[in-house]
Amino acid sequence: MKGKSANFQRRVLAVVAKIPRGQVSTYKEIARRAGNRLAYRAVGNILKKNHDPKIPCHRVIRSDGMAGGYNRGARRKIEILKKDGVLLK
DNA sequence: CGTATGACGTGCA
DNA sequence: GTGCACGCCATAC
Repeated sequence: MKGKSANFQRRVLAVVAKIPRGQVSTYKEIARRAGNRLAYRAVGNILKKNHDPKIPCHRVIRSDGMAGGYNRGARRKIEILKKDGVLLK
């Protein structure tokens, strides 16, 4: 079995990539879908290091309704979500 | 392996 | 309702 530890990261990216446009998900939700619902911390960390433009990481927000952070600037993230019709706090 | 980091979440004052 | 401290997990070094 070659299953590497980074399997979680790959899973997270896959889940995020499946988020439909105009819709958002939370870090906790992503972590849950990725297999580890307690790894919501790692989810943010993984997305932070992820530089793949195919991953709409800007669609991942916090559970309290806030946009959270973004590699290109939280400001940008909020703008994108707003453009997608997603209202935040 | 141990330490440090972080785009978080929840609980409590 | 607001603010702060602790916990929690995966990655990086």
